[in-house]
Amino acid sequence: MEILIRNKVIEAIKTLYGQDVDENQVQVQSTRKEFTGDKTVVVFPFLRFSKISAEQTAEELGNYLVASIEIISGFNIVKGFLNLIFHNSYWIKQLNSAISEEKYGIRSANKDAELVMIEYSSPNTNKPLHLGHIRNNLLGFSISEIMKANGYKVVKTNIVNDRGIHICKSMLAWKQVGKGETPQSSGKKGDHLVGEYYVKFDQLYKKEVADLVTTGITEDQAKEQAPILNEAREMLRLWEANDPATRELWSMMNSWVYTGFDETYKTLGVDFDKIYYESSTYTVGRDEVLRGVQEGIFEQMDDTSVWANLENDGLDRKILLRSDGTSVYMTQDIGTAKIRYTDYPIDHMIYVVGNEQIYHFQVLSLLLDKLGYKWGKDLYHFSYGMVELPQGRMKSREGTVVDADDLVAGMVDVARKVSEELGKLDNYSDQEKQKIYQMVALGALKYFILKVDPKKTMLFNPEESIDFNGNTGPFIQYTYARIQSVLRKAVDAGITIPTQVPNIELSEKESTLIKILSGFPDAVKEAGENHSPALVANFVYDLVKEFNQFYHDVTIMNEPDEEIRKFRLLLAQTIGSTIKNGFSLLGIDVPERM
RNA sequence: GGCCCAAUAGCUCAAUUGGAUAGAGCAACAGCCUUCUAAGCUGUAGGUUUCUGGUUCGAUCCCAGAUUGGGUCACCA
Repeated sequence: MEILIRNKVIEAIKTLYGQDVDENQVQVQSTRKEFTGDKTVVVFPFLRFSKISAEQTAEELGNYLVASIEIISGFNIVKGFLNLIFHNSYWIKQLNSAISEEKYGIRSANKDAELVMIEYSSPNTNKPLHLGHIRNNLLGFSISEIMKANGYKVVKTNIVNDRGIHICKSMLAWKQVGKGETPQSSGKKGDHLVGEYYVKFDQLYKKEVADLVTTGITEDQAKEQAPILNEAREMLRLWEANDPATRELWSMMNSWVYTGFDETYKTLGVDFDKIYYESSTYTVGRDEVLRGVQEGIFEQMDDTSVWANLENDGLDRKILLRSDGTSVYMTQDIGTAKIRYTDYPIDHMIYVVGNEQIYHFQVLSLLLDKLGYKWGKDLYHFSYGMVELPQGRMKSREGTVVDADDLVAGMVDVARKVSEELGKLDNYSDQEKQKIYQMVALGALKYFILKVDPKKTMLFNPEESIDFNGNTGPFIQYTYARIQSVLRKAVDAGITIPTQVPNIELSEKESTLIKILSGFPDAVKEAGENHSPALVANFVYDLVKEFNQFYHDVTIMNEPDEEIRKFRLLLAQTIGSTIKNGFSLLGIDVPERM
């Protein structure tokens, strides 16, 4: 429709003023809701052609468009804005076509669709997931759903950072002071248990450093010489050398962590199509780095450490292999990338990783390019902002980290309290209630995080629990539940809801609702292009806000005119399914009752 | 210090990518349940869009500089 108007405007300028306008100069946008009209043409850019006032130009343009486009019934002019008004029948037609689609606004992939691989989550196996990981997981999952809805094939992947010096630290602490504690013996969740030993290592290390400083050396020297750190380094060396005892300890502790992670992922409702483990990709990366040395792409120092010199590319020198031969983070990322591209015919690779790693991905992209991979430059780092607390960044050492499992449990608790106070679920079984509490709690958490522009730093205040009123997930879930309630009443009354509506007169609210509804496909498309779940969240909120006013002002079931009653039922049903589809792109479920 | 990013109502966030009178929610205040679910709806109040210049018909948006905050520059990940 916008394209039709745009073309007609170009035609009109040509006919009226004998000038050619560039397509980009013609701006057709939805009319803001304070003004009457459906689409608005901005006429300012045409003034240099018409050489008359903005109002007059708009007048002439408006007359031309009314005469040449059947759907346009009239227009009004405010300053340089030409507001076009459509016939009712146009909006009825929009609604009918929305209904006729199986999943309105959602495309599905065909055989030739491009394949997008999306990496997200990527946890370290030395500590449990926290709030930062939650943003990552929710964004990664939602972007995957949005890309699918835009017709791409999607492979969701996870690279588990299961090896490295940090993993050895929790292993070493457990070995020294753990006394054989296991998840079974302690009743602790596996990832939490291992996390405690990671913290323990830091305490032991700090104590050793403090003791060494009293012997008269500097703090920097002490940090370098602390025995426990050297033991951790030695453990990493042994691990890379396949020492059986080290490997056995590693397998055991990692398995505890995986059991814990699986539980958290399941609660969050996220999943993966393919999981890679750093422990099995880093050797491929190491081989690539060594090939790079042979081909003169990287340089090896006298102490055998390997470096990439990126100074000619405006970056610094980067280490790729330590002098003891062990690998770093970058090494394995090179290997993982190579393996992925041989495993899948990837057209687009998206890394969902925080913006603190922008530099890392610049370097990775460049290194892969230097190693001769043509896709190296095409890696897309989807860099999202941090989650901050009122005191600033989360710091594990200061104990300010918001644990993922605790947060969700707390939310479920709040959901239960709110629900019990309202007492709407008193007739339901405990099991049904629990399911709804869970759904509402996660709806609140997910919406809270996903409605914010992913690129921006966001703030989370643990003191104030996440709201359930206003612009929130539960508000939208509630509206969905209300719609389902009306639809159930219709079924009880023996009304069959039609699948198409005839050409009836629409109230202003009704045409506004259809207008918003008809923007859903565009919202999905834009969310895909911008990798932004927030655009979907904002769309659903606008729709729901408008619907609640309609619901409040107008009766559906008590409407005397049967045709209008059925129309409203169909409208409500379509809005309900769009809420559901929209929320599914955010990974949020909607309840039939709440 | 070099490079990168951000700054919008008391607080948390929007603003159709340069358009109209900058919008929501929370918090505050005043209303609305005998009516399809009040987790709702209506109203009041709240702004020099950090500051100074520039670009143009028009700037929260683009450019330059400043201020403030954050990130990053490891033989950490």
